[in-house]
Amino acid sequence: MRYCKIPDEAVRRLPIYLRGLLFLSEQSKKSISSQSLADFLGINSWLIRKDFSYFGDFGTPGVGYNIEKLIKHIKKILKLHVGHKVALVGTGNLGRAVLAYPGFRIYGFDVAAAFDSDPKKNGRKINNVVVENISKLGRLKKGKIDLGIIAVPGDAAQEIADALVKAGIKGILNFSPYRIIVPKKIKVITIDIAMDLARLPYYMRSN
Amino acid sequence: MRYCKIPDEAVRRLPIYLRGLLFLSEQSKKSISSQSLADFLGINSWLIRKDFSYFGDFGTPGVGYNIEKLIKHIKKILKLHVGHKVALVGTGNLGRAVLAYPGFRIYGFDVAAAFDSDPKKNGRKINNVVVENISKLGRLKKGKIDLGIIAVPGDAAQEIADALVKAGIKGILNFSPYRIIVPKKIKVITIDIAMDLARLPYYMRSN
DNA sequence: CGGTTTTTGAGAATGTGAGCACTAATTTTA
DNA sequence: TAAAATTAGTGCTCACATTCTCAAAAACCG
Repeated sequence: MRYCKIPDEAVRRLPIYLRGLLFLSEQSKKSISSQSLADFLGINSWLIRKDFSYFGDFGTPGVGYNIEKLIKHIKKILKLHVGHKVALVGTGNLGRAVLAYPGFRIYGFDVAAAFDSDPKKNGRKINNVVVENISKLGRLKKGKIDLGIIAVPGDAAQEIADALVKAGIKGILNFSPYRIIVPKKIKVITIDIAMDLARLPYYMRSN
Repeated sequence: MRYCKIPDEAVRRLPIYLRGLLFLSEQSKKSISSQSLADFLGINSWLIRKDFSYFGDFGTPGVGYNIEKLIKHIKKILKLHVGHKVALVGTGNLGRAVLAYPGFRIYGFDVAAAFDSDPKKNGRKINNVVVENISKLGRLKKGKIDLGIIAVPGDAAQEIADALVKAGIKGILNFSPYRIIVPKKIKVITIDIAMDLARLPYYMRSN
């Protein structure tokens, strides 16, 4: 099974593993068995072993997995071994939430620029990031920023996406509920809060 | 294929269809073919037909699907035919973003209560919702609130979840990156922004 | 040093969803 | 009224993901 393509579903789980492993690493743990990690994360142990086996032998039978080694490898697969700079577009409630969110750091993300169309917000400093006018998006190229987050209200999303692509961004996290069309090279992940909430009642038991 | 269990993946797509159909309905369209809807949403037409066929015959060959009828049915399946009241816990940046988010309305959600542990915020009014102290969570039962959104920083999530369950909530949307353990009856959907961002670089082309 | 325990890794079996092609039904057009 | 065009519905196949099982490997213990 070694050296074959990693299934998409497994890639989706890698950040979960990474978060858990980073936590354990902070606790100065050196190694962990798939069973212990499974209990810790609430995932089946054989799923963890299978996922890890997609990218090589890392475990030692009788001992478990070397945490540091595994962290390094997962980071490399997810291309998180180098830090990534992120540009935020839209500094409304959601945008400010993104700027203040501490969770990006453990994955090596740095929200390094923020843009807003409202001239009144230009120059304002939020969480040590100066808000620039949206027309300055072209400047990104100099800053080695390769990811963009769209947090603008609805219908401006496509326009912003076009600008981000033009500025050389390689991936976009889109919080707007609108479909965004970009060149095939660019990966877009859309998070629509309302849509996720909308699936919740379906699973609710009435009793 | 009629009357069988709807696959989870199809359920996940229903809110997408619903959004599109509601939009078309506002444009006073009466019916639409699977092909047109597919083009509009950026999804394959046979996937749409297959998904719709899981819950009965709604289309007319040669014409397409009756939009209003379909909306009604999808809403019923997702249990959105009745409005749902939602309680928000945590009124930090993310919480305020949730309160201000206009996208919930089309699915019939109403964020009717907000709670925060910080006494300084009690009584404050955000988007016409009065922030109450977190100790008042028990009151929810009277308000027919059946969904909860957790938007508190990290480690308090489990505690809040317990309180929500105790207050009779049936489903939880969790924005914290921590695992939450609840009775099996309760459905939890977790959105971890950082984790979604973390899988973005994997798909990036370096050229 | 040999047996026991722990734990990985991989193969097999099962289940699920996506993609495709074809059929049948309805409307439109000639 | 008949033929053509449009479009839904469904059966089939393939790929993928999950689950289970088991043998091999390493460590531990007596």
